[in-house]
Amino acid sequence: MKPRILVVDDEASIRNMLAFSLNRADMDVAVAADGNDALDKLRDTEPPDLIVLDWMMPHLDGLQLTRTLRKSPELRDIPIIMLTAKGSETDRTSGLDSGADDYMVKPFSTRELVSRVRAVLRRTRPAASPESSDTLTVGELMLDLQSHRALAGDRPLSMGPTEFRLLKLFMHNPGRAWSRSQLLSEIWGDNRAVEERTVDVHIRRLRKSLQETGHHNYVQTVRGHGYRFSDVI
Amino acid sequence: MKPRILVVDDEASIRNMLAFSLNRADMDVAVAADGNDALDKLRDTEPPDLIVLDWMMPHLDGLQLTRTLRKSPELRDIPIIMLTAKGSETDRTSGLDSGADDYMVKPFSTRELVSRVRAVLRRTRPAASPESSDTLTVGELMLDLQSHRALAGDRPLSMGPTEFRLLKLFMHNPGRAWSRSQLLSEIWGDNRAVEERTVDVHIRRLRKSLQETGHHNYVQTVRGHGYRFSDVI
DNA sequence: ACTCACTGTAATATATCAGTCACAACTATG
DNA sequence: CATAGTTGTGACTGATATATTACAGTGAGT
Repeated sequence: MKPRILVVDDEASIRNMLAFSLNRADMDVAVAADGNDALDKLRDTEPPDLIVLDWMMPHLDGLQLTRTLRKSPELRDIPIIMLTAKGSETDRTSGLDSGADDYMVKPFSTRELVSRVRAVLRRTRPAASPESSDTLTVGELMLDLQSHRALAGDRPLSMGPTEFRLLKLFMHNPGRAWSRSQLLSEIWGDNRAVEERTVDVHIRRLRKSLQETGHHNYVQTVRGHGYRFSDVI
Repeated sequence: MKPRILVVDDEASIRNMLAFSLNRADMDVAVAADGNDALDKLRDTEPPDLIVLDWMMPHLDGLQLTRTLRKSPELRDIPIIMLTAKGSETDRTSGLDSGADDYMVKPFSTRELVSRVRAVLRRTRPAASPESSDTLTVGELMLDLQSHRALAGDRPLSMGPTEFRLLKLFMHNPGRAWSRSQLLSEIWGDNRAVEERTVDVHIRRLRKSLQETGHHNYVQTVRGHGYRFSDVI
């Protein structure tokens, strides 16, 4: 099922650009020229999976619209990506305060936007990436998302943030092999200039953490490709 | 398969730098000095997976070329990364308007470029490598493409990358006989200078791996021709 | 300002692999 | 059963891929 996106911006050129890019990324796009227009569309049609919203607009701006939406029971859960002209700290905080899920500073690349839209959808569409349960288990290892902890049996493991994210990704997809570039994309995000070899180092650090309880062999090298996490040795 | 990149820039030094960096990142690079040159190359050869395009060029600039490409049915889906000298708002918007997938402001680090190229390819190329089914089964052997593993029953087999590719090809076409030169072309690719007898050695290595579980007789010699993979002994 | 944990990179060490060869073993045929 | 043409096998070496370590920069917390 294609994700449905509502783009709200008063500048026609930006609207078109966004619609074009999102369409090419296999999404259904509807557009609105300002906040009131958007509210009309939201009332009349099936609610979208995500809203891309300009901060500065006539009549009803992005911030006001966000607040209105958050009051509506049916619409409050729709994730919002806010577009701000400048990246001033004030804008950023109040934008996120008001309940936007992410924000982007103009000008931005369409690639970046598509990438963020995807990321937010991944987070919010449970089918795509099931963060529904609070714990993940693979073999003797358990990840408690709630307490943000990795446990081997009942013994907590200590590791850095990146290693935790890596382990989380691994445990979400047990047994699957990842290329370094896939890991970079998933953990570090696109358009980050990071060496592929850096992955090796963090793999090493993760292994070191797991070694405390002898589970380092869950992290397996797939020579010529990348890495795999599996309790099948 | 290596991604194929076309670099279009009128400055030879930039062209060389980009070609060098992309080459190092394991990509096949072609270059063109301006838009017309690029169009010629695109007409004459297999279309590339991505184009890195300078904004400012004599004869036919990046923007014009992008628009031309977007009108051609065969070329419109090739992603484009635009290089702009300055990051002025105008340039940025119209560049993306015309349908570029991403853009970079000069000067930029080659590392950043490689990273963005990778990111764009990741988004646009997955269709190109259709690992349609997740597992292949022949007799008692199973190949799990997702985890990049060969299993005999539930026992994982260990083998090198080349042997894995060989086994994958075999299991995609069970029972079919291959000549050495066909195998060379499928596994090693054409334009590689490798002895035919090298195939024998890798067949030997594959057999050795399969011998652990007694499945070495799946790999059969077709005398005077080559080899066959079959569970019918 | 000072720790301290964390990150990314680069340099170095180590492990694994690829390709070639020489020779042994095999097979089909007269 | 001798022979010529194949194929199998093990060993070797340079090439690649990965592991490991050290280091410098960053930033949060004190």
